Amino acid sequence: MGDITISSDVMRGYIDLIILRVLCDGDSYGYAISKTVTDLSDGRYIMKETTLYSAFSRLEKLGYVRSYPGSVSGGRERTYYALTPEGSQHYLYKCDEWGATQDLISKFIKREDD
Amino acid sequence: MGDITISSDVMRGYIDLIILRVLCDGDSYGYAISKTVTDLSDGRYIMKETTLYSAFSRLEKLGYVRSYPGSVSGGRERTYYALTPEGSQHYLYKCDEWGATQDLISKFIKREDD
DNA sequence: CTCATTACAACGTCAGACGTAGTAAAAATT
DNA sequence: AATTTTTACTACGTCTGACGTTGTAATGAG
Repeated sequence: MGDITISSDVMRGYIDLIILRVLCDGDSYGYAISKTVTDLSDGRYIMKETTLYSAFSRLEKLGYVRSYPGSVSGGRERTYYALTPEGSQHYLYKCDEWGATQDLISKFIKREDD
Repeated sequence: MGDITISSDVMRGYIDLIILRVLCDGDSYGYAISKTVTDLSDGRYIMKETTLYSAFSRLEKLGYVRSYPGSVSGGRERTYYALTPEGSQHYLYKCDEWGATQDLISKFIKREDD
């Protein structure tokens, strides 16, 4: 709907937050998450698959997600990802950080030369 | 005041926005801007000088700012930066993008598994 | 039988943030 | 008078992470 596309440099800071948020609702896998993100953003942001999968491996190294192979009846094997307790913690932290970012940027934009 | 520090990956998307915003209030130079940013963020974000100066050169290449040498009576020579009309335009665009980002991230965080 | 869709993996490139160090002049401190 | 701190940058290198391109493998649709 919106004609404003959000730049990668802006979204860069929120990739992890978005992935962790989706996993809060239950285990998922790459392809599904990329569809979810595209849908929820009304196409204003398309998370590239390479971006997504590299984020998964980064998050797994950090212990925030855990992967396991999922054999679906009919369909190719998928790698599912689950949120760990540390991942939940990190998600909450990221939400707080998002709040702080909103405060900070709003402060910069709104101030009418103090 | 806030104990939450905002990560570089988050701020990465807003460096240009912040610089352009400061220049809206009048010409300025690197050192002054870095102080302004630290002050206004209550120390939650410290823009590194290398980050700032490389942003300046990027913004100048894009035609969003214009630099000129400023000889101050007493004190070392400074390079001042001024906003161009294109820079003003770009600033407004970045504000819209910021609005779109707020909408999108809020949507992700708040949804209670519709 | 071919093509699209699903579901990835393995490269490589490139921008940009940051660490470190160095330079230079003025102001402040000793 | 000599040293340190603050101001005001510049240069160089590293590293993370987003993205482009390509390839692969399986299923389903036409």
